[in-house]
Amino acid sequence: MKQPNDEQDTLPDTKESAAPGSRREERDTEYRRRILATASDLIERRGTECVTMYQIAQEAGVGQGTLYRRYAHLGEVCSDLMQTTVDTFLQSLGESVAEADPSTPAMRQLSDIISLSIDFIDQKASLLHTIHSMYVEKKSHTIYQKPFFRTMHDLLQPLLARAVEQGEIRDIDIPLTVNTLLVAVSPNQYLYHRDVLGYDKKRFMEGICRIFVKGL
Amino acid sequence: MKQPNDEQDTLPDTKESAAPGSRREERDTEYRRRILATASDLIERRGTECVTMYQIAQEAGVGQGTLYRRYAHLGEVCSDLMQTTVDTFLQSLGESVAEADPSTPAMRQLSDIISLSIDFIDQKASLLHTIHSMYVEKKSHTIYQKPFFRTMHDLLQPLLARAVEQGEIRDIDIPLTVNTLLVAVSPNQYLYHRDVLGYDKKRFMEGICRIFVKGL
DNA sequence: AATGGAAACGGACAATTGTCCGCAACCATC
DNA sequence: GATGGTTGCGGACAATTGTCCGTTTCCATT
Repeated sequence: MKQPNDEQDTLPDTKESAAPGSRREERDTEYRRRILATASDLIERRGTECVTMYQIAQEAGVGQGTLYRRYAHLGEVCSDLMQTTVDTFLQSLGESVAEADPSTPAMRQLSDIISLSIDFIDQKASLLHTIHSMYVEKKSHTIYQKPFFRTMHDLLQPLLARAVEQGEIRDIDIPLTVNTLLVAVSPNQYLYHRDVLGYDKKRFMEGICRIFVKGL
Repeated sequence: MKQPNDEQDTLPDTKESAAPGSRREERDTEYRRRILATASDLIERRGTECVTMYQIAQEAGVGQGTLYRRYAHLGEVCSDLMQTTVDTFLQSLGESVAEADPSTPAMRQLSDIISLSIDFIDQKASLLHTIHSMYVEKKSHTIYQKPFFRTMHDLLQPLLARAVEQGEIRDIDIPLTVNTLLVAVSPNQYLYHRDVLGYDKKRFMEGICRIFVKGL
C-alpha cells in the first residue's frame, strides 16, 4: 500500500516520535493506516455522526490509548482523513494567490478566495462539518434557536431593514449580515481576541464597527 | 427565598406542563429552584468548567432524569441562571432602540447596540463563555491553533495588508477582520444558511462579499 | 374518599470519553 | 546475541452523558 522506503510520509507526523528509518516507524505507519482505513470505513457505513473513538479502536484492533495518543478526538481523525484533500485545496488557493498578476487588486483576489472556499465547503460539506463540529461545537445549529440569539436577531433585523429603507446602506443580505454580526461578536470570538490576542474592548469594538457599520 | 404565591414565576417555563394553579406546579417550581441554587453554588465553589449534570442532580437531590427533562445540558442550566441578567440586558437593548429619536440613523443605533453588547459580554465573560461553549463548542480556542485555520489566516492576512498598502481599503483591523471572515465562512455558518435557511451558494457568497469585499 | 389514568420521578444502565499503568517490543551498546 | 533503558501498546477504569422504565404522585371523576 505504500513503499516502506518512502522517505516522505504522506502524513505530517502529527507530533512526536518517528525515530530513525525502520521497524518502529513501520509499525507506526501501519497503525495509522489501519486507523484511518477503519475510520473511513465506519464513516461510510454508519454516517459521519455515529462514529466513536471507541469503535474505531475496536475495529482497527488497537488499544484506545494507542488511538488517543495519535488523535485527541474524532475531529483529528477526520482532519487526517481529509488531509490530502484539504492540503490540495489550500495549496491551490496559495498558488492562485501567488500566481496572480501582481497588478490584480488584492480585494479582487480576496473575493476569489472566498468563492473558492465556499465551493470547497459546499462540496465537502458533510465531513467538514464533522471536523469543524468536533473542534468547535457539539450540537451544530441549536444555538440559532436559542432565545438570546433569536432576540438579538429580531432586534437587529429591523434595524438593518430600516437602514436600507432610509438609504443609509444598500444591497445587503439582511439575515446573513445579522447572523454574521452575531457570530462576530459571540462570546468566544470576543474572549479569543481579548484573552489570547490581547485586544482591549475598544479595539475589538472599533474593528467590528469598521466591518459592520462603517463598511456597510 | 421566593413567595410561594408568586403568580408570576421568574423563570419562563422552559417548555411543557405547568398545568392549572397548584401542587404539581409548586413542586415543579421548588425543584427548579433547588436545581438552580445547587448549580449556582457548585459553579461558585468549583468554577464554571468543572460542574457536571451528574453532580447537580446529586447535590440537588433529584434524579438525573428529572434534571435532564428540564435542562438538556449544562448550557441550559447556565442559561437559566443568567436568565434575569440576560433578560434585563436584552430589555435595555430593546428599549434603547425603541426610545431612540426616530431620526437617529439606524446605523448609529447599530453601533450603539454593538457597543452595549460588547460591554455586556466583557462583564459576564466567564459565564457567557460557558453557556456559549455548551451550546457551541467544547474546547474553546483550539480551533484557532489548527493548521487549516492557521493556513487560511496566513493566506488572508498578507492579502488584506496589501490591500491596505495599495490604498484599496484602510483603517481596518487586519487580524480581527481575518478572524471574523473565517468564522463567517466556517462550515457551520455556511451549512446553517444553506440547509436551514435555504440559501444557495451564490447568495451566500454574495452576502459575504458584500460585507468583506465591497464593504471594506 | 375511592379509583383510574396521566404525568413526572429517580436511579439503574448502556455508551463514551479520556487516562493510567503494567507489560512487551525495540534499539543501542557491549 | 545478551543486556538494559526507552518507547509505546493495550485494555482496565473512572467519570460523564443521556436514556429508559418501573414506581410514585397527582388530579379529575364518581
